[in-house]
Amino acid sequence: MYWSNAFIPTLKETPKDAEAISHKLMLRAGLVKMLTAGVYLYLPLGLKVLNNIENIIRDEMDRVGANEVYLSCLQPRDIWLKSGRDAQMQDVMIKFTDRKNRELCLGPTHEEVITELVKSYVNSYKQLPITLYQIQTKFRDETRPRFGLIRSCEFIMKDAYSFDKDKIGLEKNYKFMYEAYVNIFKRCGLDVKIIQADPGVMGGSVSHEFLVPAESGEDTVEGKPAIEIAHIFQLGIKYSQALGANFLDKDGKLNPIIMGCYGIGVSRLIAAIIEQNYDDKGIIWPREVAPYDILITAVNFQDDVIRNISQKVYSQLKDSGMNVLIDDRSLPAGVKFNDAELIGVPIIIVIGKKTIENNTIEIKIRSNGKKFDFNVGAQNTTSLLDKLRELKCI
RNA sequence: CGGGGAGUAGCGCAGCUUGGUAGCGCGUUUGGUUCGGGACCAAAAGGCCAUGAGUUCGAAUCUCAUCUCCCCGACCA
Repeated sequence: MYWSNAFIPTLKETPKDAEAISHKLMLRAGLVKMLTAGVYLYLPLGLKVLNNIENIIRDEMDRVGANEVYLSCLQPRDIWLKSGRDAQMQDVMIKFTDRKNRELCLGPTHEEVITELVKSYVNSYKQLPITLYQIQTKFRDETRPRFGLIRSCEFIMKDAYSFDKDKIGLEKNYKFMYEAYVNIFKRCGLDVKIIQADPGVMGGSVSHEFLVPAESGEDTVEGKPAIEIAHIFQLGIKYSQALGANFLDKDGKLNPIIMGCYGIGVSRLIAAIIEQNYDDKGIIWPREVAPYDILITAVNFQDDVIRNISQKVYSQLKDSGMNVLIDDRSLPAGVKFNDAELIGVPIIIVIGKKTIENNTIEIKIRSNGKKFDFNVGAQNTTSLLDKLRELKCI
């Protein structure tokens, strides 16, 4: 992608509405835009990061045999009355009626819907276990949305649900999911603390919370504020019993399906990753979630030599499968360097004066600021790709 | 929902105490010089001063009400 064609509206100054560091950087780097309190629009860079996170999640879910589904945002109120959570959830639920006077809500969570779904297809122990998950928008009428994506009224969650015929099966699935979560957060570049938690309104017995220590956190671990990015629960039979999701066991007896549920705050993860990966210049994306693998900063793109080499390096990297952004804008070098550091692409390749003088391009590592010169002359037999591999940046 | 702060150009802000019809920096447009860390010169565009009702000859400025945003608390799968 050529930056001159890209929609990356970076800001020099921090909008005054932002307080949390992740919020400030998300606005300045042009990741998101606030529409109204607690409601955000994802701009191209933010969406790319979101998609990368989602794909890491899909990959790890697939590894533990979870099936992706896509349930609805719109839900009928009556399933909430049946589960008994209508009263408990009514403050956060966004409710309304349609023109036929049907009572609906925008789903704040999906235990009820998924239980109805599984109930309608599963009736034998032979169909169990099964695990389903979705990446879906949730709606909650928060009293005080805050800190950008950390607490918003419309947010993206990955919610998984396991269905088992016995407790041993549940424990096994719970363990798989727990390990999948550890992998997901590691790949997202996060340092996570896991604690035993109170199941609260979700019900069930065993529960763990995944917390990311950060200044803008609302929870606490070991005294330090932290952001809750995930919560998993061994639900048991709370929902299956309330909604009548039963199966016939080997002896022909009817039993409620044993459930677990596993949530990750996907949009909140973007904020959490930034909270743990930034410096005074901007964001430092961990490799797997970065919106681009490499940014080519062409200082003075109007210069023929610089432009030719920049375009050559660009197509070479693109052809080898790299996701590359090239800064071809006619702006002072300082602006381009600052933008490069602000948006946090892991590798910055600078092509400029030195390229003309010494036939070298500069490879800068965003995370540690280290710089390496690379000769682009015909006599150099090492490819740029090999050099990047040698530097362990791809 | 309680307490505090704030709404003036795209962004950041000044002006308000002591009313006289709006200004600065950045950004934007045009032309030129620049080109390795937010560069310079010249010209220009852009505002119902959040909204409504008062007070006054006259309101961004004073009064009252409303809306919105931010922070602290309460609440929070």
